[in-house]
Amino acid sequence: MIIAIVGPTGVGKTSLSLELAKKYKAIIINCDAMQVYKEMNIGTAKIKESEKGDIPHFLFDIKDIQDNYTVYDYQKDARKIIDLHKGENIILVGGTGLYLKAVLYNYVFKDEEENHNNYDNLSNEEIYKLALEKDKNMNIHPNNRKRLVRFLNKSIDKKEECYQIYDAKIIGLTMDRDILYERINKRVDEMFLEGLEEEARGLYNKKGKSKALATAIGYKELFKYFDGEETLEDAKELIKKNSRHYAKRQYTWFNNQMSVKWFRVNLEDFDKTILEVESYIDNY
RNA sequence: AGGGGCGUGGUAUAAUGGUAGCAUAGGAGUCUCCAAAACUUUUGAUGGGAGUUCGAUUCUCUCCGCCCCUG
Repeated sequence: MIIAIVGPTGVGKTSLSLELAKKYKAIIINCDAMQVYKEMNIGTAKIKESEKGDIPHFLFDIKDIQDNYTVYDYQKDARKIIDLHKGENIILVGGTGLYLKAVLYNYVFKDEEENHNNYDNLSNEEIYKLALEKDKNMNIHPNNRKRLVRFLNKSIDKKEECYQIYDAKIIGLTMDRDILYERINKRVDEMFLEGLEEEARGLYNKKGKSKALATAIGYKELFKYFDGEETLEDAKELIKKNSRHYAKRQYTWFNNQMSVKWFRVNLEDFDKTILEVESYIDNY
């Protein structure tokens, strides 16, 4: 049986994953784009070693922060583990919707072509025209340069039906938006108390350029502060804001890309939420 | 209490006697490899009242609220 736990950042996915893993003697596979990286611990709200107990955890801390890791890599890694543990109970936890979908659905990626062209010398409009020449039905917005470049570099684009390969119960955790936002803000403050600034500064000084650091919320915002261009307060506010925006996009994704069974988190008594989820898993 | 100043979306601001602009926050959405990314879209405001005027958010008066100075 495969169970996926999804939802916005800060709802309590990790806690639920531990409880379910205990109950169903399951292994846990990370499904978060940033928690695959070593050394990024506080800012990604990664589970601590001490919390793992004897539950096997996979795909946490498998990459150095200067490494490049993509959906394609994740798809291969996660499927390998799932196939190795066929017959066992498997829990996928994490907020990166695309990663989960790439694993569970029939997403086909190709190895990167050598002749990757960034079209740096062309304007957005020119790239847009090229893309239209390639396929009239292409419907990427002219301003979405990243997607257009991606599209032009793809050799074939087979529009296949989207269907699920692995049968998984997708459990979503949710709560009122205002409450979630408050929790996110509070959690950022807690991260700083736990030493986020030191963690980020250490990585910043040591590793210089890193794609992971440059995109990870909780790290990238601190760079300007380290360079003396911004105050710590500004950086903190920015982290909170980006986290909220991220949470919002996660909702949009999970609501519209996958069929999720949503559970409203019981804020007074999380055990009740756990029981609800377990009863759903046992009965459906 | 006296003198002065200021009230514009949730917040920060712009402008004007003639459709109230911008940013940000908030909402919705797109989605096959930078995805904690990229992109699209949208709600919402001139403190209350009266006057001058064809027309007031703008000018005048008044009330209310906030700030500064003096005592």
